[in-house]
Amino acid sequence: MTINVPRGTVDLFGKQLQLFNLIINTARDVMKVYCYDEIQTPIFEEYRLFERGVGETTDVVQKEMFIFGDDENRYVLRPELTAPVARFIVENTLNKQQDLIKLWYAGAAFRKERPQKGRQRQFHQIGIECVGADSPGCDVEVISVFESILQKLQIVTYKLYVNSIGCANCRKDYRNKIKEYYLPKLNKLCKDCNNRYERNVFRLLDCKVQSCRDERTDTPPMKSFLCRQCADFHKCVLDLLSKDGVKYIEDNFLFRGFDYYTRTVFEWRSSQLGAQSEISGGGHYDNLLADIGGDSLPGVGFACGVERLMILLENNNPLVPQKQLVYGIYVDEEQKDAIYSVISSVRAKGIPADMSFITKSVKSQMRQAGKQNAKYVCILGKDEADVGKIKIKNMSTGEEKLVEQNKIFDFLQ
RNA sequence: GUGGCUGUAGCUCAGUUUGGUUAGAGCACCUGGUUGUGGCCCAGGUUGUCGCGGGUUCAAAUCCCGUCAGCCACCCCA
Repeated sequence: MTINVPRGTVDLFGKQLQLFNLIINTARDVMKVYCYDEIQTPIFEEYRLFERGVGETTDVVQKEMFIFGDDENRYVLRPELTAPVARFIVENTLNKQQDLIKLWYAGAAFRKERPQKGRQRQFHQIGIECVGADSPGCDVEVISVFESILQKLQIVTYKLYVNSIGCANCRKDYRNKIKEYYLPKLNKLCKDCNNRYERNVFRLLDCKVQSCRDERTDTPPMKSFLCRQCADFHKCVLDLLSKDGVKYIEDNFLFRGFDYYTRTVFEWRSSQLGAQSEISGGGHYDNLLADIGGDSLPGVGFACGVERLMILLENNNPLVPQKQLVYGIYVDEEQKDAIYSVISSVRAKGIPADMSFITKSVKSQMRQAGKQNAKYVCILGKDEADVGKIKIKNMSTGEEKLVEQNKIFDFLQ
């Protein structure tokens, strides 16, 4: 019987883990420059947080959450991190201590879905939330932060899509208009779109089925339904983006799956990811804080998928620096303890050192040293031990030196 | 939740169409070629419940049924 990793999860190890850490560390550097504070919230939360925050009709809340506990205490593994961060802000009334709250996070999220490329049941998000200012500048800053991360990671194969979905008021008018527009076309639309018509009309605007896209051609865009404030706000966001040199594509049919978004929404997509083309996404939210019981504060944020960034980066060959490793080799069993002492003293100096504890020929120990990409090997045999010396070999030049055992550090650099 | 594809050595896979001795290859690993010297080369060697369970058959990796797992895709999202 073998025990496997749970479905949709992976063990991170070796190169993959290096890549993972590279991404987190890069993000951390960028956050520092943009003056965001790191926050870590628990990996599980009360069920109600997501029911209220993300929305009880969303797919994520309806069918993708890992729920546990009992009727009195229902918990879920967090499916996203915006609602938990909002909860943190509300619970600690951070807005009473400062005007603008700028937080970033990196952590695992969980969704009970069928795994596929770029989609896991446990995945990791890096994200930020900027809460407290009703300014288009915040939306633009949030977008800039992720642009900056992409730049630092030298990722260029992506596109940024931006839209405004307005406030609750303008969206209500638009919803009616869309329903009216699609009503006579329902029999021409796919099964999913017929579903969407009832549950969330806007989603049928970005259906991938070609026949549905064909029916979309004359659809009035959201843009024409934005109220004065929302329209001004959106124009200001787009102007600032251009001034900031951020390249974006206006996508009037971009809508997102969480209920909390209002006004600005955005997504970064790459064609190199497989079907799950979204690298990162986010938007503005005016009602989330109030919805979960806090003061009415606007916010904006993004969340990116670390695993999706990893897919984009794993074709690049990261530079593997030559290892600063000293490998100890004993010729006979009698020198085993002595070479261990040598290794220990090297380690004590902070230099990586290793040896084989399995008695093998010098040849196989040399092979092991080569495999571990050692820079130097220290060879100790009877000949050397008798005169209190040790042989040091430089593995890249092949040069060998016989040196006093207490002077080896003069030769290891 | 739905659909398609794939499960054979540690890894990548061939062999399945058309059932037939002892299931192969490359890589990796180990040993040797050098009394105590890596990479390259050469010689040799180790490794398999052919995913699992059942059925058909003289005979099953191969055909049939079931089941599990993985991948990819739909929905939705990171």
